[in-house]
Amino acid sequence: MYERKIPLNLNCGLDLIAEVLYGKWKIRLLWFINEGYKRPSELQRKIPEASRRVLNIQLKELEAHELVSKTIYAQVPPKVEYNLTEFGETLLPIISMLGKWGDENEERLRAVIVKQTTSP
Amino acid sequence: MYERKIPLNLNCGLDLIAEVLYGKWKIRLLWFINEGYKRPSELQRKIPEASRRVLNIQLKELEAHELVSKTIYAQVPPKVEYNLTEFGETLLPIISMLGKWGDENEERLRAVIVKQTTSP
DNA sequence: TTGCATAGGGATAAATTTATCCCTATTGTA
DNA sequence: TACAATAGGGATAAATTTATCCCTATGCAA
Repeated sequence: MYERKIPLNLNCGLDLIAEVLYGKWKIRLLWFINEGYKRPSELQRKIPEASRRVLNIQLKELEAHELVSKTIYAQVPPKVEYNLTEFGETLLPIISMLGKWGDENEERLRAVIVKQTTSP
Repeated sequence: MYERKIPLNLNCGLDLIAEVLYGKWKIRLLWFINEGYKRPSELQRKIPEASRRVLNIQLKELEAHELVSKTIYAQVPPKVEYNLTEFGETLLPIISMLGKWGDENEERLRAVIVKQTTSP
């Protein structure tokens, strides 16, 4: 794993939650797992823009942070399932709120984001 | 400014909010501005781990995304003030919720984060 | 027998974000 | 006169995160 050179600072609640939720796909992974897409291959199909590799890595981090649990079924072809832990479930209202804010302000957000990206 | 090579994908609300809130210091900037630390130098003092440079850059992005407004006073030495826009204020409940979750789970989060960082 | 589905990881390159360092300008103070 | 405070930005290096490519293994279906 990558060895950090600049120490993390974990001063407040915002630092702490950032540490477990930062990661391009983590929030989406939590959300889809909650919606019932529990197997890596299902998640990969739900998030085709992400490579299988990153999803694996981020799932592993979510697991290390105890937000999801992993079950490996001893069968062939292999079967693995992720589930939210109780701890992970406590994030659902937050994720839902984030998504809702984004959806409610979709038009405006698209406008300002595009303007910034394509400004002269 | 940096010219993006991989196109953004802005499919859902989660993508949209991520686009404006990602950035190591953005959430904190919004929070402190709301608490009354409106001048760049004040913000810098509140967030000493960040360099002045990054704060400027992230403030600029927040402004471009219409979450904060900037007022320049024509005086010397220069005085600048940032304020949340009405739009920016709608993020406060979300930020508050994020911080609260982090605070409430502080102990557990520190444990899992440290474990992951220092694992054998 | 070739190919697909399953799941996972190593090695390395590329993209993106932050960090550092330096320079501009003005007024007041030691 | 030298330095601090104010605000801001260019250039470049470093850190960090993602993307790509390749390899392992097994059993089933065409």
